[in-house]
Amino acid sequence: MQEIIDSKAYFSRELLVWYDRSKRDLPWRRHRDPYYIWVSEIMLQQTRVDTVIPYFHRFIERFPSIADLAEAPEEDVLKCWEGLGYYSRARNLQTAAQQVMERHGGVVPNDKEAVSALKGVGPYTTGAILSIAYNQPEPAVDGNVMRVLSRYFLIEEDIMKARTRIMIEELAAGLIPQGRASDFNQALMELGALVCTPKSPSCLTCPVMEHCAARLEGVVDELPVKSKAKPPRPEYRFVALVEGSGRNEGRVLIRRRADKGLLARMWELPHMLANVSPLEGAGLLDAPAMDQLVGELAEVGIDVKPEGAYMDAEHTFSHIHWNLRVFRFGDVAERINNVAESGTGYEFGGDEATLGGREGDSGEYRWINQQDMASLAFPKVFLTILNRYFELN
DNA sequence: AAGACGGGGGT
DNA sequence: ACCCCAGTCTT
Repeated sequence: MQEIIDSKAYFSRELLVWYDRSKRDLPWRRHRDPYYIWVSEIMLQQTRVDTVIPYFHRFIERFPSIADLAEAPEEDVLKCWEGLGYYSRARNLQTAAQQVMERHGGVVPNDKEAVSALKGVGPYTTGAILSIAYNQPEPAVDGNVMRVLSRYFLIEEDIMKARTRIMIEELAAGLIPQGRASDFNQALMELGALVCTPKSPSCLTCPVMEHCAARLEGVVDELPVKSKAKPPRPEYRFVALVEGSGRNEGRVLIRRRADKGLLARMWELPHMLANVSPLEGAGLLDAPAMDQLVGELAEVGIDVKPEGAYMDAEHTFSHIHWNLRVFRFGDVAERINNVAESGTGYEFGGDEATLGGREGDSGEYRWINQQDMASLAFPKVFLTILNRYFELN
């Protein structure tokens, strides 16, 4: 028993010594502004530090205060998040900024109930904000912390289980040295990121290697225990690259995705799920799906003529693997800006048309050139396709 | 408890 | 090719 107590005190003490000497100079560590801490923690969810840094700089420059973020057009927030992924983080962050304006006078709250009530702020981020920004002795348990502690204390429970996270939170809370919650929690994550890494950890340079149970037992590589995620299911999709004619010469047709679900409210090229039997191999030959895609465009007033395959693209989400075959289409009879049928669900205005939501999209369409992309948020795979197209044409 | 939800980097 | 990442929300 005494051994465990000593081992804990040793861990906390040596970890802080190491952190004071080795901590990285990160943008959000240069201020104690709770808003900066909050933004960085949301961006860092499931995302590496190196990826986040440029996004953090742009975001803070564009939205310097909580009030700026709360009042901004959602489109601007999404555009600032473009390429970072998990876009509900961006929309939730803006919603939470509005909550902070309304409920807390524009100041990030410093009590657990109020912080965790903010949209997009779960157990980890609550602890991170309270400890890092306000130095409160709350645990902030992320993947790094679970890995470090499961090794040091030889915890063999599956870290994917909620029960395990709660147990580790209680353990982590008991390790926080008096008055050093901010540094200690960051030190724990820093160790996981720099030394106690998932693959080939640097045990020989680890500040707490002497009492690391996994190292002493020779099972560092077996921990943490983590159940495997299911592989993403494949999907085959036809994508329409519709080239405008007449007043839309040089432009391409895009649509906006639905308010909820995958890539919510982002812009994309129109596409349609194809039914491909596994026996057909790569067979992207689903004629009915192609007809559906053409039919859907006809419904928003765009008659198109296929002009052949343009390129293939792939994109992997956590749960879906997209195989995209992009086809060029000519726009043969542009009705979209010339005809307005009232009472049919269509609304026309400028270069936009709306058809009340089919599966997956908002029914909102636009013709754009490459310059227009600067203000519209696209998922990575469509950014790649569109940029390639505009560069070559 | 399980699935949805992006994208990049490391091995 | 597979694993992982400074997780949260919905069902």
